[in-house]
Amino acid sequence: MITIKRIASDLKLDISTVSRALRDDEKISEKTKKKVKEYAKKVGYIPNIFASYLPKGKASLISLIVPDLKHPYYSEIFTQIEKKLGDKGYILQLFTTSFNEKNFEKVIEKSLSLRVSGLIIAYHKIEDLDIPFVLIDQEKIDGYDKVSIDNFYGAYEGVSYLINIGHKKIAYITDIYTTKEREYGYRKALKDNGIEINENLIIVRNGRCEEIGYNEGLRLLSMKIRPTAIFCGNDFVGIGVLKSAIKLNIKIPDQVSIIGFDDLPITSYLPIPLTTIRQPMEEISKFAIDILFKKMNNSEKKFPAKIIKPQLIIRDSTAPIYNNEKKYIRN
Amino acid sequence: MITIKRIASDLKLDISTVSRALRDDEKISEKTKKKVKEYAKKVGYIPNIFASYLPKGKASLISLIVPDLKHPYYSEIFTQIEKKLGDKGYILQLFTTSFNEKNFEKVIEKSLSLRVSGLIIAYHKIEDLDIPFVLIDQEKIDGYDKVSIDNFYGAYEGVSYLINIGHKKIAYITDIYTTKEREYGYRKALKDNGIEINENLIIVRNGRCEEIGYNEGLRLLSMKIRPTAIFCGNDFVGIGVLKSAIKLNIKIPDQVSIIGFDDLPITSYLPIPLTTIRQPMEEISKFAIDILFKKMNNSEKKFPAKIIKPQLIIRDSTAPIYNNEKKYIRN
DNA sequence: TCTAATAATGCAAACGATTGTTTTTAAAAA
DNA sequence: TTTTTAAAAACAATCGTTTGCATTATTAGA
Repeated sequence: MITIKRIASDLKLDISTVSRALRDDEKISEKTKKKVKEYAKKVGYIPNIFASYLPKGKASLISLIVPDLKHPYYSEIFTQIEKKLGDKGYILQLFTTSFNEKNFEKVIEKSLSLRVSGLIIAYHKIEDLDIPFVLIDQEKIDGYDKVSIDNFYGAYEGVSYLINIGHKKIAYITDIYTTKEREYGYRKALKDNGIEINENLIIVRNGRCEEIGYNEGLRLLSMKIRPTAIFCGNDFVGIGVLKSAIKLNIKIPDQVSIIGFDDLPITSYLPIPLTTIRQPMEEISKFAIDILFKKMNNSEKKFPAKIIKPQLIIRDSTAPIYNNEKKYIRN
Repeated sequence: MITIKRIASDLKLDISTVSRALRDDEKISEKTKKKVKEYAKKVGYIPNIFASYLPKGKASLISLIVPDLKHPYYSEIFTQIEKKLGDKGYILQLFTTSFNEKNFEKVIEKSLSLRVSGLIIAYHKIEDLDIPFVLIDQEKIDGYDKVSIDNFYGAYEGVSYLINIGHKKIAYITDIYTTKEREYGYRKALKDNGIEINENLIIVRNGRCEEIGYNEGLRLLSMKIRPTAIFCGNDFVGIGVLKSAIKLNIKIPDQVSIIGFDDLPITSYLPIPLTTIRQPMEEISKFAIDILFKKMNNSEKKFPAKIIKPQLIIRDSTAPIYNNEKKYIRN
């Protein structure tokens, strides 16, 4: 590998002169700069980030820690953040944890070992750290240095919409990793509209979301008195419920309305495009980066949690209950 | 940040002794090792990868370059490789290119700047590089230092299966980024079975795969004499075609058979689980890493391309043509 | 108890860059 | 032409580790 030293000796210059020339330092004459840059290009010099880290004390690296990259939510977050940080001259270092706290600790240590300038952490929680960090995708949205959507509000809005279009028998299905806030939003919307909560219609299961959705969908929709709407804790559950309704030959949205949560790209391409609650990914990444950079330039400060309102996206999987075949309405 | 120097002075030892103690060097007495390690832990010492890179000349970093992480194929590849490299003590540095060659050049340079020990490159091509690399997800599978599936074989197998169960009018739909090999496999299978190729049934479009599948599916399935099977260049196209058939109320698989390609996780959770050609992701990542490490330990050698056979996964979207309602068979 | 052998630790150079300070060179003023 | 000043380049220390070699401490053998 070509080093600055090599260029210096070839050009009979001092390494400091070469270093400054390459970085356009004003002290160096234009003639020398030109000569050095051209020669560096010719011999294929590539600066060594490791070597420059030491005197500078930073390497413009930022870590992103997510639980599972296969989830479209996190790969979208990565894509957004990588783009935005790239524009600022930073390199994004991605780690995944498989939702495992032991792994989380390990990747935190790796990040520290890499002396990253900052950390963006999704899903996991951490109290404090010697370096700037932001949390995203959090259960609780109070406190500091967090960016998250208002899950409670999103679910409340979704369920309110269902109630407004005439639904009363509304089920809630999700997996154990879904934030409880969504369930609370569901409960509150029912309560505020004077609908009694039926605990048998609130289903939280451990397992693969699509399977939970499919199995519980089959079960609920086979009941004699079945729900007219199913609010899903996330889109994957929604995909499973959709499949169960199609399997049972129950028409969507005429006989059952389904709402998902997250607005994954796939939802709009499903056989029946899913009504869902959109997480504004671009805003989330934008605010996360904003806060992180403020903390990086202002290390002592804490920034109050940024709460973003999710948005109800109405597609084809929901309809007013008046459209339903009357025989299916038992309530 | 705590450094080795600090530990040395606190413990009244030389930095070299501390360094060796932390790395379990045999020259150091057990007593000193214990004392150093305990103190290091107590004060929260974290080794500086940048500092140790210099004398060692390596940092155990490997780059993975993929075009688009939002595609489940690439996020699965990342997940597999991150896991396997983590076990070997390497850190995986991920870059995406958005299918853009300019971006690709940039991330190659960033990788070199990070002095990675090796590169795993998906989709993009590169002739040679001063550091070890492997290509995956490649169009052409001859040559060296590549791991890829046999796309031709996969398509040939899929289409042969359709022919074996009685289909003759088989369409092919895909987007422009799909490797041509799949189309060739489709053509060869038809040819080898004495079925004339109808160029109107071979559709390659630019755009979002699901939309291509949906729009072209609608078009093909609305024809008076419509195909009895549609072979899709990838699963996303398949998802679109599935939607179009459901929209037109054409029964799958009774009235039309659909095959995808890749076996994305979602395919088995679709309302009609998709028959598809599986890319064995684990094998691909395993071989990629094997070749990369062989090259890293044996820099001059080149390794012949590793070709992996994909596997036909039969689900619910395909059926023998004999099951089809006779009135729809015109051929 | 003294010497030899070995174990344990310290010393110092090195990795490739950056940067404050000094020296040299060139240009401007006298 | 000489002196002063500014511009350009060189010098040298430094960042936090690693590692070959020298030195010191300890143990064993005579």
